[in-house]
Amino acid sequence: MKSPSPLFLRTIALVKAIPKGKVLTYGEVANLVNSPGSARYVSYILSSSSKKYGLPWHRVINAKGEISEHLAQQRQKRLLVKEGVVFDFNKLSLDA
DNA sequence: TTCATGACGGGGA
DNA sequence: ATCCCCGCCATGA
Repeated sequence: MKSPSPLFLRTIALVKAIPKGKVLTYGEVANLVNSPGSARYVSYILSSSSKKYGLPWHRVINAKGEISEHLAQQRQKRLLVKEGVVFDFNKLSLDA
């Protein structure tokens, strides 16, 4: 991007400041940068700019306290489950 | 400008 | 309690 938005920069700075041993949720990050409701934007920033800015992206998790899957993965898993395919965590169960 | 996409979240079924 | 759907904000084609 040519000129990063203030919100983008604030988000980068905040995430970068998360200390070791602490985690925040996407929603909390959004609130802390005064942009409540843009949790999805936070995830977008992490996925697109973590490398460039050396962000501790692993310290940001979802509100359920879990590791987030990409939407495509969530959709695919849901579709397969609906068709009766059995999952063991994130991999197919080997036995019928 | 509209349209689709994304490491999300809350509220209804 | 879990699951699904839809709204949310910003971005890029």
